[in-house]
Amino acid sequence: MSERTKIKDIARVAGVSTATVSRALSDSSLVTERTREKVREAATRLNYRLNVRARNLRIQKSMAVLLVVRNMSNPFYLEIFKGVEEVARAAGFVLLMGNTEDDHDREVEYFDMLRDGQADGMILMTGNMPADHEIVRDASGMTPIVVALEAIENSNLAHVQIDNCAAAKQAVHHLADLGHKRIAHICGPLPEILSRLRLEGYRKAMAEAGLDIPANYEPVGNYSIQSGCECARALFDDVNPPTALFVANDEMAFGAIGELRRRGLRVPEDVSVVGFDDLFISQSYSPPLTTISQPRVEIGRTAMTMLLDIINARLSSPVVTEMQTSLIVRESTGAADQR
Amino acid sequence: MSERTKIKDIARVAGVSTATVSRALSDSSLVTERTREKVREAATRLNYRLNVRARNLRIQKSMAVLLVVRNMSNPFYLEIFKGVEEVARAAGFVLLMGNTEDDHDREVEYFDMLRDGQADGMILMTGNMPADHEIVRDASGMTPIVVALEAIENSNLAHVQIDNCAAAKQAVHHLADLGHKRIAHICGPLPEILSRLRLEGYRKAMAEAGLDIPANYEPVGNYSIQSGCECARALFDDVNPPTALFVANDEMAFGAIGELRRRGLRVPEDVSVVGFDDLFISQSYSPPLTTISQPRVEIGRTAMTMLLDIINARLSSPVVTEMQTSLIVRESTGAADQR
DNA sequence: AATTGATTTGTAATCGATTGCAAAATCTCT
DNA sequence: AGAGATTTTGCAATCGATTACAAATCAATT
Repeated sequence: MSERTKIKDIARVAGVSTATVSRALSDSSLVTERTREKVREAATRLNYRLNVRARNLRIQKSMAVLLVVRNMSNPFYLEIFKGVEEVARAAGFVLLMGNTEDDHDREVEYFDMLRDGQADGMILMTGNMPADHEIVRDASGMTPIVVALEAIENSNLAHVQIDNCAAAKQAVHHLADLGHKRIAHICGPLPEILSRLRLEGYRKAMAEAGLDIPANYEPVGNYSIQSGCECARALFDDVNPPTALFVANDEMAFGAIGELRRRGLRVPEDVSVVGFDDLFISQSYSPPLTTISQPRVEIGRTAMTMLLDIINARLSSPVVTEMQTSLIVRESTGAADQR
Repeated sequence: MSERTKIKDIARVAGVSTATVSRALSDSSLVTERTREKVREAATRLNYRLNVRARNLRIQKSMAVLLVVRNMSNPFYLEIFKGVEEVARAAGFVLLMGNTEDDHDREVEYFDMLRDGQADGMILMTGNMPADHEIVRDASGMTPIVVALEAIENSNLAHVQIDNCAAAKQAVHHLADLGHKRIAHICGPLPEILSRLRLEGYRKAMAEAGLDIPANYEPVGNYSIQSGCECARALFDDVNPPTALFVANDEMAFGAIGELRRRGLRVPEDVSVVGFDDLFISQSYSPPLTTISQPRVEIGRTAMTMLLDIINARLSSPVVTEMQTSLIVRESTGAADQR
């Protein structure tokens, strides 16, 4: 490994001071075109490369943002990653992955990294914050944190979100419009605000459609395929099974459909199913899944853009951005059997 | 924002020099238990936090590894990420995401980051390297790069891989054993070594089973759902359609199954399908997909462990590790129709 | 030619740690 | 008690950039 060229070497070769080199290379207007050229020439000749570590120490930035999720292997995040990555790299930021596994200590760790300057900002997708952390205590709209996907209550942090309640209502109305009367909802875990909002949308839509919600029609899962399976089992083992399901995410919907299949029930002939998320696979599932689509790449882009605005103190933008969802009708829903 | 405490402040408070503070905090054996205690106490009292940037500059490390993929939103990577993350964080390394989109310039960018010390190592999952990059030119088994998933030819870099050819053979033999004679293979893009190996396995197995491969039985896709669809269309539009498909990855298999469904062909009654990868969704697809499973989390762990070995110059480990795959038989394959 | 003002460059401090080397303190042994 | 060996500590350089401030250069004006 050959010796790294540093700014000092260029200074010597170009016959100027290190200050001038630094300025020339960063296109400062303080230096003449002639010197700038001389320095540039020396730099390329010596094959100079900036030492990012040194620079970051001096300018007190790290040019990195933390992307914190609760479970790295959830496919839902993928396209958000992509949107974030796109904007981040365009702005010269690198992406640090954070994975909390819903563990409080890990959450603290990432907040520590932010406080300690290992990252200049954070995109938080865990729906959770260590309430006792100093960053959280004096958080404001100027704190370089953007909460995406999952709202965090009682915080005035910047948010990018969708209207979960309205989207859920739309899904349920779609089923009601198809003539379904017995519509059940497979919930996400209830402490989470996300799940609560979708549940709320379900209830509102049912009320608006003048439909009852039997006691057992709101089984609670945890967003996993497995739990979708179990919730469906509970629903269809009981008396008075539904003819339609609104499921809080696509993965549980897949689980539910699998369970229905095992019981010899056809989708959509016997039971209609609507999911939520529109995973990459949902359109080619069999049957292709009717679901709520979120503009995930766009959510990622927006979140990162907002974060940059905060970091660069361009405060113009609003602190909360709401993204549009849409109901994608595919083949997993059909008219209710008119018996 | 309060002033950050630095090592100097602790030194003052504890009445020692900065050198001693540094040593005490890093548990150097050079300092007495008494002083160490004094320093520790001052540090917690002042709420001291190490400035990682400064430290990294001084020790010439960045405690970061680059995870480079060709397409960030490919769900296949997810569990590998997880395995890598697990080992990396345990060793105190952070994960930098790199996304090349198969763009040469971007690949160069990440190799630059490695050379410039923005990362101490790299896990490469693109199957590609910028051949003209200085790091590549003098790469050896000691270069802190571990190639995972996709082999790179003519390089003596460390690899973690599976035996694609053998796994493909196993898949095809499974179909042959079920009595299928007309078995087609939907390939991945052929410049890639991965695709070529799986194709080779298919051909070998067909030869071993004494089966012919008609001219049109090796359509080429690009690993996307869409292309699986198209390949299936081509196969079944033609005369002499197959009764079984070995598809080079699960996503294309989903696409193919979707297309079969649209044509009124049932899986597995009319056509058997075997995939490759065992995505999280494959087990609950309808029908649950027979496929080759790779130990993805384990691949990630192994890759990161090897990388750490290289970084820490613990050269003991072998440069190439081969991981075991297994055929998971589910419901997308069945006995051939005996007509 | 001298003065003033505007540009351009250089000197040296700084970011906040780590560490080689020398000095000081402690311990061992006669 | 004193010499020598050993253990602890401190001084100051270093990592490689950026930047405040001072100095030098240049241009314009009288």
